Amino acid sequence: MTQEVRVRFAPSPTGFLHIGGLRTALFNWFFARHCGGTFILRIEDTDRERSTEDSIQEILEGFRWLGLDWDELYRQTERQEIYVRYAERLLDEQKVYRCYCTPEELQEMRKRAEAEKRPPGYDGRCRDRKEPLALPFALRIKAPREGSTVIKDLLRGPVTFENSQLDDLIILRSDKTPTYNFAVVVDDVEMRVTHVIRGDDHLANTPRQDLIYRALGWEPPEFAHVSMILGTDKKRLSKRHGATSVQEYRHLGFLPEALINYLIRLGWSHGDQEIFSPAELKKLFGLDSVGTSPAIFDPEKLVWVNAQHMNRLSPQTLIPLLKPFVAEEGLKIPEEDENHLTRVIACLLERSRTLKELAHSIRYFYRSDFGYEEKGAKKFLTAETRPRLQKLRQKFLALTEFSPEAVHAAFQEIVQEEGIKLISVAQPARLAATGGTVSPPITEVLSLLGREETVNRLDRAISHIESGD
RNA sequence: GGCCCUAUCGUCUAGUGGCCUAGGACGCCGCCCUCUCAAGGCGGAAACACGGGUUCGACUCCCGUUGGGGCCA
Repeated sequence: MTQEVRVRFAPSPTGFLHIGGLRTALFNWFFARHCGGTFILRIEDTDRERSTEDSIQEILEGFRWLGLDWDELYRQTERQEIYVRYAERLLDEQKVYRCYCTPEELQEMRKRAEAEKRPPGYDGRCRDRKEPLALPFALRIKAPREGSTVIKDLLRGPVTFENSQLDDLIILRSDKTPTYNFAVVVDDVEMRVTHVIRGDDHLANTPRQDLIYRALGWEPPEFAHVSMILGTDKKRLSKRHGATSVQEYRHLGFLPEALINYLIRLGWSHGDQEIFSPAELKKLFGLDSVGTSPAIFDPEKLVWVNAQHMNRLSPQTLIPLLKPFVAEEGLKIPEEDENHLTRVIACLLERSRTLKELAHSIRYFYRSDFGYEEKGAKKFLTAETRPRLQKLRQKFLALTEFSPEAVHAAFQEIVQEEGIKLISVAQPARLAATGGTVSPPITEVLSLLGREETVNRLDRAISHIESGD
């Protein structure tokens, strides 16, 4: 009795993959995977003016990066004859009719309606024309003028529209291209889509599509209209709110599973849980706990979610992910030294929220040509701290091993001997070793740098002090 | 403008008539830990848009107002 779930995501390849679009893709994909159903990717490229091959590739690339696979892939441009065939069938059945009205006439009609304060829809003047004319024509569907259409929405319950709001909409233009609503319905019918999960910007279109379903003699599928994502000003999310494409977030150093986690939590929840792996989502996601009110996109929380996911990863698995970001920093890390890099990552990881941050914070481990942060140097690289650095240097040279513990012991000795606080030698050392005042525990950092490099950096700092700032 | 959707802390949300003096999370503030920064721990400020009903009882149900979003132009 239970039929197989078939859902689709139908992007227009007129630009990059938008995170709002991704969110509805996610609802579809996880719903399909949860139910063991089929996920269809349908490229709606009928707008040849604005559709580009690059854009299609970027969408597919985005899906691959996110780990979202598809079971079937279609392009509407390859399906033109199907739409024409269905349209002709409807013409034969007299459910649609030829309309010869020119754009000028329609314009005129609209103006008059406006002047008379009537709804601006088509008045149906070609509806009862008996003989075909030798003129270009569009195909219009006969819409009911009375009664109402009830759309059953899985998330919102029944939504009622008055049919008086509908007019005889065009399904096929005079150039034989299908209109949006017609192509969508034909495709959904042909592809046996069982659940249409999409943005609620399509809700008001649904009665028109319902009309087409009925004309075609099909029961409409289940609908679930998901609310949209807004920017912080409660306006529709757009470029001026910052990054809006999946590609951008990838380059900003976000993990695919973090982006997925954050986006799907916008409008969906599972008790108090915040962090979900894709595998968990497959298990838990359901339409029953999807909300209906619009959500505001909060980049801050995305960053936090990303940090959570990053810290669930081992340093080893992070290495390949980090590669492009390390390259962007202009760093060269010796290939053979993976074990060392693993340790470096381990201590930097909990201080980084994105791959980009992590790659950036790694830099002083692999290059020593940094300058000193001005304020820090003024405070910690002074005549007073110079002898401490020198003493540190001596002690380091005397150590039998350069482990964090040994380095720490050396620091402690100085603290004892000088009667100072650890911070008054740790910070100067930090400046010397990293150029800044912030880093993982200095003993860890120095040990990772190695004795030779540490001594070199101490020397450089000492001569920096001697050169008189 | 007409129609449709929607309304719990600044934000994401839990809540499905009594469990709510409304819970969690991000962010913010304070304290602890501490060589810096994080992470972590503890604590704090912070919300049921408004007005009517329904009910013994409403955050929860109904109506309206207002705000926000969308579609059609």
